[in-house]
Amino acid sequence: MTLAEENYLKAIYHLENQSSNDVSTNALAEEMQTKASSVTDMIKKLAEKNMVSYIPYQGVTLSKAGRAHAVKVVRKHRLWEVFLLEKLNFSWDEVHDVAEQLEHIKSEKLTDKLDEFLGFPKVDPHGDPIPDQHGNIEQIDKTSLSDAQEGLTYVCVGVHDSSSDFLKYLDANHISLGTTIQIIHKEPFDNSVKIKFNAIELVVSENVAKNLFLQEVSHNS
Amino acid sequence: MTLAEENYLKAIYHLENQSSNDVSTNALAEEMQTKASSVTDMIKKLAEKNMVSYIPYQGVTLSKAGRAHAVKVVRKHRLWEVFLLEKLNFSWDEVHDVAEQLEHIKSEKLTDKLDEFLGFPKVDPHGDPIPDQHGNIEQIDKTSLSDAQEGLTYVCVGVHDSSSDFLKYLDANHISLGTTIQIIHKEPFDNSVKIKFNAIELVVSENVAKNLFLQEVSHNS
DNA sequence: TTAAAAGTTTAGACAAAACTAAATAATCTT
DNA sequence: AAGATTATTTAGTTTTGTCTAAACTTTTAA
Repeated sequence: MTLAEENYLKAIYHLENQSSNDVSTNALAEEMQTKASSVTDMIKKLAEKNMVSYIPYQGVTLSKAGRAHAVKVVRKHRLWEVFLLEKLNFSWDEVHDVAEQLEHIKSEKLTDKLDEFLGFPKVDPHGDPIPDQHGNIEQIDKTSLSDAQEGLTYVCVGVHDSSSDFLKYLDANHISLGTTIQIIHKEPFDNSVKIKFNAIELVVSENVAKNLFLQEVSHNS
Repeated sequence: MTLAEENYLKAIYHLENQSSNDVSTNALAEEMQTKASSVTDMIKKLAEKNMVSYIPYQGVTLSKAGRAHAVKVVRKHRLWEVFLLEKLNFSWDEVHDVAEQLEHIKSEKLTDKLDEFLGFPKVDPHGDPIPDQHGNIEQIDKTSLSDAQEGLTYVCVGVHDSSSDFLKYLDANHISLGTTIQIIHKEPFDNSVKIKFNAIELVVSENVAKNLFLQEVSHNS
């Protein structure tokens, strides 16, 4: 698997997880920041290698081998993100770009030793689950803030959009993974939400609310 | 700088350090495990980019920019080797191949944070000096075991040949960096050397002796 | 001091991964 | 259900880094 091929597999993997339909050429082109014709070429190559199944004009899906490979790349990406944040003190908006490079290093031993060194972390700095050696992924159940219920209390467990700008916004407002958040008020007019955490009250836009993942706190007290 | 270009710069750097003459096309081809014609092509590209100066049929030398870049790659390589050995418990014969990949990760921040995380190590697991942020290299003075004097005591500070086989040989014979070694006898017939360390006596071949670097211990006692 | 040998470069091809422009298939509209 | 729109594929180029074979320098040696 070349670097380019791995990036395509990863992109297909992400798109499959988002929509459950076959992945369209255009969607892939958008995700890969490239042209549809380039995507067609690459898809053919991946189909040759039995990494995807592909019917012209119908879209593409990962084969078992393709998914296994994509998961390995995702595992490496997320482990390196943890390393960068926890060991090298990168901030969470900086880890992604470097991890994009590190995820392509080929060495099973390196990956597994790194996993061990980090203490077998379950999630990366954005709250996404880290696949284990065998490719098993423990799904975390989560609700977006925009779906949370007024009056209830939640813990922040992840972000949907891990763009640098969004993460910097959260940093600036002192929201991080693990922050306990109460839903004070949901405004139907513009879908903004007033929340409270660490004695701070804050109104966040619909856009922010959609991109912040929470988990309800069991309220037996 | 692409991956291929970086590898050429590194190879030229190593060859320059070995012989002080201009680097010949054939020597580079040998080092890069490729054909002379490919080397000529690449050299032209590097000359275009002012990374080397090149006179056809005369060989090639690194420019200031080229050397600076090569040193950066070497710095990354050696830092990653330390990381793999000290943090991830790789053995010293395993670190090289993975470091060959990691040395091409592009992030000044990563490199410098890694350096800090490792406590600013001065040498890599093979005893080679690690350039600092500014590209300065602190040369270690060392003698090969084949040049050592009978009767004197030395410390092992490095290896010339970092091939897996040689390192495994040293491991099997319990020689590592830091091992204190006495020169018992130099056999003129085959240039083998009888040494003593940790109460073990061992005869090593000329080949081994040439590839083991030592530093004399000041003997005021 | 030339002829042979060794070393190096040029010319022409190829594979990977991208692109543009043109052609073709699928879907939407009315 | 036909035409218009959108999505996708094909055909033909480009760039990077490699290769082989042929041509050309430089060095060696008689």
